[in-house]
Amino acid sequence: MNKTLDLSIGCDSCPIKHRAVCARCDADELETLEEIKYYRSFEAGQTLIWSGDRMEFVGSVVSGIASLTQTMEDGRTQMVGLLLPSDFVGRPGREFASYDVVATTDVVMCCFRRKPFENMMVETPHVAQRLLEMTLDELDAAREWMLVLGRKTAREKIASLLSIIGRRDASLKLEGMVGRIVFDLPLTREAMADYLGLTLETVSRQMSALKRDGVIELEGKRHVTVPSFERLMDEAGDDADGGMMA
Amino acid sequence: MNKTLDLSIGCDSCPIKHRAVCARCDADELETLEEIKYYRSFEAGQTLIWSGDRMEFVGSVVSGIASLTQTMEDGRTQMVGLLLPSDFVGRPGREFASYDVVATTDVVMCCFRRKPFENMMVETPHVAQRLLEMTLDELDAAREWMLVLGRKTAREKIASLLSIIGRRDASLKLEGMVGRIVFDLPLTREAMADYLGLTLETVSRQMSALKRDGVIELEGKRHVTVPSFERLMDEAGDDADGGMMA
DNA sequence: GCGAACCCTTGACTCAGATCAAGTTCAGGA
DNA sequence: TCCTGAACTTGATCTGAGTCAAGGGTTCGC
Repeated sequence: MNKTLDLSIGCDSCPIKHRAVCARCDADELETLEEIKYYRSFEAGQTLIWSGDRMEFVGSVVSGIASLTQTMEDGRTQMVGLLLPSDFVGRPGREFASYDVVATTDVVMCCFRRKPFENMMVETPHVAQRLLEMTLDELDAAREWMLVLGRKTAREKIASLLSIIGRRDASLKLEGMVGRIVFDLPLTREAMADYLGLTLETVSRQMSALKRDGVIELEGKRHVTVPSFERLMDEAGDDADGGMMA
Repeated sequence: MNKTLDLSIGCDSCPIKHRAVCARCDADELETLEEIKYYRSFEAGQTLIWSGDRMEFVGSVVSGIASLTQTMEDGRTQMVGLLLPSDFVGRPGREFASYDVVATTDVVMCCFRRKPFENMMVETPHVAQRLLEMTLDELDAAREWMLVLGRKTAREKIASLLSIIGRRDASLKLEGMVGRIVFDLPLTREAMADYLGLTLETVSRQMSALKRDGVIELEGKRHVTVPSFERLMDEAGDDADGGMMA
């Protein structure tokens, strides 16, 4: 794990797709970041950040899955973002967290102290530029998800989620997104339900239905094989070209 | 209507809350913007921009209401953003539109040719900073709305929408957000349904129910009086402090 | 090996919101 | 003034997903 990858900072040749910032391999900046960098580990189920907390750090996920969630007083919860390795956490310029950040699996975060990170940002416009770009991507993803939550059936919701996770997972290994893909679901049925605005029973039933209908194959509860990605996209109600979640 | 307000650009004393950019009253920038500025009018129902179109301009809504919508092949549509006067349209750095922009009422837009606007942005870091801030606000609003779409009942959804529109409308006139507020709904029942992930019949029924229960008063179909904003917030399922839609 | 704690599945029943089908209201035009 | 059409309301019925309940499979610690 070299420095570039480790920091989730990289130039275009970086193997991680969603970089926190693109420092264009500028050595000075990397050194500056080294000084304010530290790691933290979290256990599955732990809340990394509570909504309303003062943010001490920004950073990116090194390994594991975290999620942004909102909870109503009566306990209804909605996941509003999924944080996979290399995803960025935190809002430069915002002192307080807007959402709970929860570790869905064990998580290792690469953190930067917020204040110095923000200072660096102000001095390096292309970093601010990159952050704007990332934020726009997140916004597109959020809006794409609004269609899923507002208008899709339970079956379509499940297929949409599987296609996102499958695409994301597979894109690290494969070129193109056609034919057969295989991946492990990093979410419990309950977490899937919270993301999709469903109950865990409905998620379970629809997973069984997709299996019965040959859209997916399941080995154990988490290991998923999609024989035809096109078929899955079709079940998700998306156009074949697949504009889902950047 | 002075230049500052007209452009939806302003310093902190600007009466419009959601400014396109904060030029800090810098005269040079205002002049630059004047040169690339033009107005366009659109009729209710007209699509300003089709998803996938090349964006010729960015700009802000001067009057009227527009909406960002997504449509599935079978016609199901979901509104993913509401554009009220002074809201910004367009993504600097993105050449193609991701969503349809539809005029919900007659709309006047104040447009800036995209390329020169982007050039100006690159040269003026604080404008880029302001755009990042705006985008983060939009992202928060989108995520807030994901909770509404995923977890709220029809009645709560309607109350949430009314509280957003009421807050927005009233905030231009009042200090604080307590007690009685009065406003005109700028949306048809169908547009409300598309925003809330409901059918127009359900919207109509729930509006009637809220009226019957004294949460709102209706004069005609669009003129709404909310006797107690706190009560409305309560119906929306939000905490009294009201973190809804920035 | 056994119990406990999770995570997941499945069945039976319920219900909120969708669908289908009439009406009503109201503004604008002939 | 009446006609027309768009926007809206209301009723009857249906249905997809929620709720409640029971049970299976794994993993972990004792």
